[in-house]
Amino acid sequence: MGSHNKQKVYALVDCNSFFCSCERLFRPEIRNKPVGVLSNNDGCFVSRTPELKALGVKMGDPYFKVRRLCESHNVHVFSSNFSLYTNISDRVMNVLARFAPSLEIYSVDEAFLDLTGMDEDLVAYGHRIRETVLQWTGIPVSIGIAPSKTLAKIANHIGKKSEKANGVVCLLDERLQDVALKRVSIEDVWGIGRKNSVKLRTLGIKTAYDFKAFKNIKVIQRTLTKLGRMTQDELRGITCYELEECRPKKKEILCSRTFSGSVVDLKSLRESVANYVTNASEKMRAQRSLCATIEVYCHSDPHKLNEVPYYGKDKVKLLGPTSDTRKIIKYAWSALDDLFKMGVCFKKAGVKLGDFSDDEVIQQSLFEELDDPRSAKLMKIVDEINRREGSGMIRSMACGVDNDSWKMRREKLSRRYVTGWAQLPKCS
DNA sequence: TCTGGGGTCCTAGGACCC
DNA sequence: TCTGGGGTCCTAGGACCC
Repeated sequence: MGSHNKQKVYALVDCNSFFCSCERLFRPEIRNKPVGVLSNNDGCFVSRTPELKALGVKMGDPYFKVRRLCESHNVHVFSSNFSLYTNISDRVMNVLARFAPSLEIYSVDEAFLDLTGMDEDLVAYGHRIRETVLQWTGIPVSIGIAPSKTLAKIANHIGKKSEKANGVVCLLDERLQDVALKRVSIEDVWGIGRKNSVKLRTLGIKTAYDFKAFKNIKVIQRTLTKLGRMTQDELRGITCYELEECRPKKKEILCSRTFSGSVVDLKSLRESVANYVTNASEKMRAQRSLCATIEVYCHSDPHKLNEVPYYGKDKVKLLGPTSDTRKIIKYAWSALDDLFKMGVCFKKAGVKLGDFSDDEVIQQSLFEELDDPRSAKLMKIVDEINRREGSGMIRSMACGVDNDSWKMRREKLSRRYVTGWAQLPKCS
C-alpha cells in the first residue's frame, strides 16, 4: 500500500429545510413557526421545517389532503419560488468555496467539500463552516465528514438529528462508523430507494450496518446491480464516488408541466409545448449544445380513476443537429398533432431534447440537413436580450398570448425579494 | 376542486453482423 | 433431417437522486 493511497476526506454540507429557510430569511416572524414549500402547481410539499414535520406532514404529501391540518395549526405555506432559491444557493456555495480547495455543487442545497489532507480538528472546522454560512447568508446547514460520499451522507443525516452533535458529525474512525451505521435503517442509505430496501429486508438486511456486513456479493450484484455493490463499498469506507468539481454538460434537457386545469384543445396543447421547447432549448444553447432528437409527450390525469388513461409519446430524430427554437417547435408540433386525441382531458405535457453534440464541432459533410448559419446568430441575440430584459421578452408567437388554460397555479408565491427591484424588502 | 419537475445510471433484450 | 454463437450497438424501462 503506497502513501499515495491515503484516505479521502469528504464533507457533505446540506442546507436545513432549504426552501423553507429561504422563505424565512425575509420573514423573521416565522422563524420558529411551521413552514412548508409546495411543488409547482401548489401540488405537494417539497420542503418542510421540523415544526411542520412534527405535525405529521410528510415529504410529497398533496397539499389538498393536509390543508385543514395546516390551516388549523397556522402553517405558513408557500408556492415554490425557484429564482429566490437559486440566488440564495449561489451565495451559500460562494461561502463554502472558501473552506476547501475543491467543492462539488451536488444540488441546489448540497455540496461536497474535499478536506483530504487537511491538518485540522475537522469537527471544529465544520462548526466554523456552519457558523460562517449562517452569519453571512442566514441559512442553517448540517455537515457530515467521512471517507466516502455515502458515509458523509450518513454523518450528515445523524448531524441533523442529534442534539449533541449540533449539526456537525465526523465519521473517520471505523468503530464510530459502525456505531453510526447500526443506527441508520437501510432505506435511509443514499442510493437505496424504496424498492431496493424492500428487497434487502427480505435478505434480513435492516440497517446500514447489516448491509455493510453482508458478504454475498453475487446476490447484491443480482438484486441491486453494480451500483448496489458500490454503495456497499462506500459504507466500508472505500471511496467509489470521487468529487466532481466540474459539472459535465447535460446529456438531455427536459421541460414539462402539469396544467392547472385540463386542456382539451390542440391549440392550447401546442402553446404549452412551444413554451417548454423555448425553455429547454434556451438551456441547451446555454451549455453550447445542439440536439438531434426531440421527444414529446402528453397525457391525461393519472389520478382520475373514472377516466380511461391516455399516454402519448413520440420521438423525432432530426437529419442534422439544431438549437433553433423555431425549428424544434415545428418538429415538436408535428409529433404532437399525431398524439392529440379529441375527447381526452390532457393534464400534462412535456418535451425532452437529447442526442447532443457540441455546437463548435459540426462536421458539415456528416449531416444531411444543417441549420442556416443565420439561425445561430439570431438565437444568440434572442438569448442575450432575454437575459438582459427578462425571460420571455422575445419569444415565438407559437407560445401564445393570454391563454391561461395550461398555466401553473402559484397562489402562495412569496415576493421576488432578491431578483426584482420592485419587490426588494424595505428596511425601516 | 386539488397529487412536481429534472436529471443520471444500469440492465435486459432485440437487431444486426460475421 | 439438421437450424451456431459471439460480439456490438441501441433502446426502453426501471431504479435512484434532489
